Amino acid sequence: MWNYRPMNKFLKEFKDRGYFYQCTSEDELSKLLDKEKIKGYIGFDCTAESLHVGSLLQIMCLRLMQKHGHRPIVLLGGGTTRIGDPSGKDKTRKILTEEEIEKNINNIEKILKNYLDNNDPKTKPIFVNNYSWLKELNYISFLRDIGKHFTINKMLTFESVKSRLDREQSLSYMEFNYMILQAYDFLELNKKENCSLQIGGSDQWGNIVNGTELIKKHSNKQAYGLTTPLITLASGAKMGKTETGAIWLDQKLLSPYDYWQFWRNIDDRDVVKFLKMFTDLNIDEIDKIKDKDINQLKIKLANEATSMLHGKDKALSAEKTAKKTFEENSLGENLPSIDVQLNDNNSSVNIVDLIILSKLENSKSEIRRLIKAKGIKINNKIIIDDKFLIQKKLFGKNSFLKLSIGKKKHLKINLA
RNA sequence: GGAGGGGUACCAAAGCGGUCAAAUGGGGCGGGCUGUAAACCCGUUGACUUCGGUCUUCGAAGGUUCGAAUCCUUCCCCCUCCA
Repeated sequence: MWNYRPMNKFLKEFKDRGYFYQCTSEDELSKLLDKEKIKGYIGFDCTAESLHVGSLLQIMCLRLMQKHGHRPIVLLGGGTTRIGDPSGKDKTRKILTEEEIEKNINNIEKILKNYLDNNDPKTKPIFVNNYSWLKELNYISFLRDIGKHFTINKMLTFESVKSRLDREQSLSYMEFNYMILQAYDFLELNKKENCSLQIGGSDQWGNIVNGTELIKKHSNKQAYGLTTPLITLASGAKMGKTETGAIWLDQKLLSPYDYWQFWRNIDDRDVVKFLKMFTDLNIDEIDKIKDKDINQLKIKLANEATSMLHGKDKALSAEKTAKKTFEENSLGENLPSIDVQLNDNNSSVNIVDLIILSKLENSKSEIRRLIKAKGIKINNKIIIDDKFLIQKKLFGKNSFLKLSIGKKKHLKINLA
């Protein structure tokens, strides 16, 4: 046991929380992290206008670096998004316009700032856009300096390339270069910022290793790669997208209440795992409470995750709305709402038209079907007739009604 | 370039002149049970409807026929084998 050495604290927590999948050289990285505070980077793709929970694990990694005194570098792939990563994709992605990419980058940066501590000068995140160096590359010198370190023989063995070729899907020369560019990003950050670590999803392994090897060959320096597992839900689905739409980390695209609901509705089997992954609660603390009432844990998870993104107030208010809506059968302020105008006692709105107006459903046939299946309620009373009319007298003393579609969708109807 | 096979709804896959808005499975949605969970059970799954029907869908465009997802012609795309 003479060479026993406890694992670095950052790495240990990285593992305890379930973030760890693979590392290029674990022991050495552990030693390095013990010795000094380093800079580590994660790249974010800018294809979409915003981030969704699928990226949350990467964000948590950035936070964990900060927690342990390391400094995260966020690379916004303004340059590489112009190319498109072929990893895990069957087809070439559509190419975005410059303006779209610019807009996406700004928005994504804003979201990330929400999650990170921007005050401590030692760990304050550094935002970089790889377009700033990629756009200036000179083709010939790039081939001579960088290209010579890559062999086609090896590039062809990478999963992202191989799977395309195996299935005889075309892979353009442009996309084929993606991995070189990502490796070059790492080299560039290593030179510029002394960045010695890249973290990414397990699908990025090949790209990351290319980077560490390029740094070795080009600068004769040691750099490290760390990957996180692909998170699947207990149901087998990929995390991030549901049938109803993506779980956006963006108030404009998904309300805090809906975000809270996403976590509240997590499968039982995933709850403890997600508490570890997506909250700041200590591992010990989680272990202590993990056998508590599962629904309390889900509420805790929802509150923690929502607070982190939208702030504590919004989280608590979402909880309150949920409580009123689901436990007390009334309704809370965060439910979506629509206004209806009923001027006198004779005017009315048909139930089907009303739901169309609310935009919660967009097919009248579907709504009629729902009514037949007892899925539509007004003030908790099942509506059995698709000709049901909303009239002023229905509102009684209140100025609002509660409209329910199924068990989970609720809407407040205001009398305007 | 030659020889075959194929493109059907969200996905997979049957249908191969009328009974086809299209079997079956998965997924989704709704209901039941429960805990806003899972599993399970039931229902539903093109649009519009005055609930009688009406309109649009089976790679694309034309054609044959009283009638086409089904037959014919042209075109586009994909797969397998040979060169």
